[in-house]
Amino acid sequence: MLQQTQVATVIPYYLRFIESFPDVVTLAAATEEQVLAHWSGLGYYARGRNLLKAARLIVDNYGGQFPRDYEQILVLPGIGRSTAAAITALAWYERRSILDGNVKRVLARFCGIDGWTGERKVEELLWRKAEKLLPESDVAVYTQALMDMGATVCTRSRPRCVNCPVKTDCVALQADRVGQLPSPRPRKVIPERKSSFLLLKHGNEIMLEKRPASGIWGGLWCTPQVDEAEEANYLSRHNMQITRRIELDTFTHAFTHFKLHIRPVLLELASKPLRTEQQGCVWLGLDEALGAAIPSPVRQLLLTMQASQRND
DNA sequence: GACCCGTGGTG
DNA sequence: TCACCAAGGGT
Repeated sequence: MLQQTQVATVIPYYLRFIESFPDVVTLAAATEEQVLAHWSGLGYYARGRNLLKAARLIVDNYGGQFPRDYEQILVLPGIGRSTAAAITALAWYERRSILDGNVKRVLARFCGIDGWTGERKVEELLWRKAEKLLPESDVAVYTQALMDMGATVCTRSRPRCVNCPVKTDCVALQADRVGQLPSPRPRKVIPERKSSFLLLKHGNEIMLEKRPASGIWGGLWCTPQVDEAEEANYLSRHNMQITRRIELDTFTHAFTHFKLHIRPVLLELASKPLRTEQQGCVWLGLDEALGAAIPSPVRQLLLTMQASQRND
C-alpha cells in the first residue's frame, strides 16, 4: 500500500484491510473482488492484485510462512528490489539498502547528484550511493531514520536544513543548491481524453461493468464508458429503452499520464436489459455499489446520486 | 528501456 | 489552478 503512496493516505485503508485480512492465510482465501473492494480509492490496483497473488503463493509454496530469503521475497509479485530490501532490513536486520522516493531525495541532496532521479543512470548512481553509505550495523534503525528524515526534515519543499543531523556533510547545502535538488521530472504534455460515463439506472439499482484485468482500473467495477457520439449506439445495441435522460456536470479526473474529462449521463431504463454477449455486468443498489471495487470518480458519481436521492 | 499504472496532499 | 510527487513495480 505504501508504494508510491503517502503514509497518511494509507493508514485508514491499512486498518480496514488488516481487520478483514489479519493474516496471510485469511488473505489467500479471499477473492480478488474482496481485496479490490478494500483497495477502492487507493489507486495502483495492481498492487492489490499482486498482494493477493503473493499471499496465495506463500500459502501454496511455503505453507503460509512468509519466506525468509531475500531472493525468494524478491520474486513475489509486487515486491521489487527496494521493498524486498525494506522487509529484510527492518524485519530481520539484514544489511540491505532501500531506495524509495524519500531516500532518493535525501541522497540526491546529500551527494549533490544532478538529473531526474527516475532516469536510469541517475537511479543506478543513487543505488550505488545508498549501498556505499549503508552502515555496518544497526541497518534497521538507519533505514527507518533515513526514510523519516526524508519525510520530516529533508522534505521536498522548505526542508529544515537547520535541524538536519548531517548538514555539515550535505553537498547540496554546502553549495547552496538544496532548492535545486533533486532535479524535477522533465516536463511532458499530458494528453486529454473525453468520455461519457453512463449511469444506467433501474429502480434504485445501477449497472456496473467489470473492467479487463489489465490496463487502467484493472478488475474494477465501472459504469459503461463510451465516446460522446457512441451513446445512442450503445443504447440501441443493448436494446435499452430510456424513460429519462439527464446530463450531469462534466468534471475532470487527472491521472499521472493523462487527463480524463468525464461527462456523466443519468439514464433511467424502462427495464433491465438482458445481456448475453457480455456477462461481466451487475446491477447493484447504491449502498452496495459503494462497497464494491470501484475507482474514485465512480465513487464520486455514486455519492452524488445518493445525495440527490435524499433530496427527492 | 520506455511506458504504464491512481489518487490525494501540498505549495 | 496546477505542477510535482509520494514507503515502486510490472511489462
